[in-house]
Amino acid sequence: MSNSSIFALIDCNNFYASCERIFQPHLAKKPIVVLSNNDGCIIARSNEAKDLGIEMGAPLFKFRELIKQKKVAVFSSNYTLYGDISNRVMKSLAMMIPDLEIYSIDEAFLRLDNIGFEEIFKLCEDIRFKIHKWLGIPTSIGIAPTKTLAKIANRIAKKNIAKKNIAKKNIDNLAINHVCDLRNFELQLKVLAKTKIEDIWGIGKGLTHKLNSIGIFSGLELRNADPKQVRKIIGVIGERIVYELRGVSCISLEEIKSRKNILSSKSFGRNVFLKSDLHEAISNYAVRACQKMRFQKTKAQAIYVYIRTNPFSSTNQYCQGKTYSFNQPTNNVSEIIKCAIKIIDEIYLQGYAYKKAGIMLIDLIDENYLQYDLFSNQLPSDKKSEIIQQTMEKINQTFTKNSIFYATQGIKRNWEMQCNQRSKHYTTNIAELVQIF
DNA sequence: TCTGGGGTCCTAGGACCC
DNA sequence: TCTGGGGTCCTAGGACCC
Repeated sequence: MSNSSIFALIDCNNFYASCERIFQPHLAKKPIVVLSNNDGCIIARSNEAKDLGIEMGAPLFKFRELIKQKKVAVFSSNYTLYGDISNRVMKSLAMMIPDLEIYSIDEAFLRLDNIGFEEIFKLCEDIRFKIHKWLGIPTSIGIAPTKTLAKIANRIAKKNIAKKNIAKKNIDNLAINHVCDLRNFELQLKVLAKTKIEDIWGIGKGLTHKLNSIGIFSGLELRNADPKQVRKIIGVIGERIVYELRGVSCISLEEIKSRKNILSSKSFGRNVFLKSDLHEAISNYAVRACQKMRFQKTKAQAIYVYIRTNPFSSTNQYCQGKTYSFNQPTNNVSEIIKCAIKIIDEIYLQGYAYKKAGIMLIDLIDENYLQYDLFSNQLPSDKKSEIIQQTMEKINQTFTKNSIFYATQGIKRNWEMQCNQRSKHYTTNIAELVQIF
């Protein structure tokens, strides 16, 4: 716990939509939506799209008419692009403030403890300016003594009260041009009184309900509640939030840590009936998951594989998964594919219309961690397949993705997802560079 | 026709131990 | 009739986040 900490949360505005805009500047003031995999749901909206009443997470078909009518630009999701832009944003931030935690694809916490009180606001304005100038991504920044308060400050900053409006509308001088400084104690109380608990970081639907039942509705009420009582009702997380709202920092900046689990799962582009198609799909997902795992230099101690029918369909439902633990931690792709296929064989039932499959690599540990086999007393040796894997990785890096792949990944891939409106891989594929005529 | 994907942490309860 | 009291570890499931 510390009382002298200062955090800033920087968040990219409408991140996916903003990424698409970089390369299509004519969409600057136009409504944009970005879709989930399979073009199913709306997962990002530009401000203009929000103003049209298009809801977050809504299935596309609900708004198809409106989208057509208002000429909303629609994009399939292009995670290769968003991931690359995100990396550039984070690297730029780290250049300015090395003490940072990447919290999500579009957010980072910055620690500003050692910066002069007066300088902090200017510094944040400068960061915003540079990220926009260098990368074309608009951001918002919230400043506060704890992460939870910084989150709240960031929400206010997002609402963007432009400087010129302040005099006109007689609003608190709170968020100027997307920077909100919530270091002042009186201001914190004022803001908390107007904040609903469900808008506080860490409090979702379930906890809101429980807290409401004991008469706590606003952030201020939660702040003033007895931490011990809150702990009884909603656990240690709740107690921590109470302190965070009081300005006592309990959640510190976290270093970059590697993932403990890696999941690769996707809905299919169409219903899948054949076991052989599930084999293909799970092999591809396994390869993807292994790429991530090998990139962060870890090995899996177990895998979990599942398949399921479409929960929105009225036909017979089936959902089954199974875990398999390895004798030795492994990052061997072919071994993992083999196990995944074996699990599919065990859980597959004929006659169902499968819509989704997934594989999770579980309990990842450092790749250098070696354990002697209890019985053989020998170190595991998988040198040969390691060489094969490294060679495959090299080939795919040198040429295009999937130049070489495992036979079980298949070539038909008729289960593959739909993404009919994906923009190009502008920043990661030489063949898809922007062209200027 | 059409409804995402990828994570983390905490807790309760059972198994097991002395 | 009477039948201890701790502790640890593991797992599944729930809650939350983006």
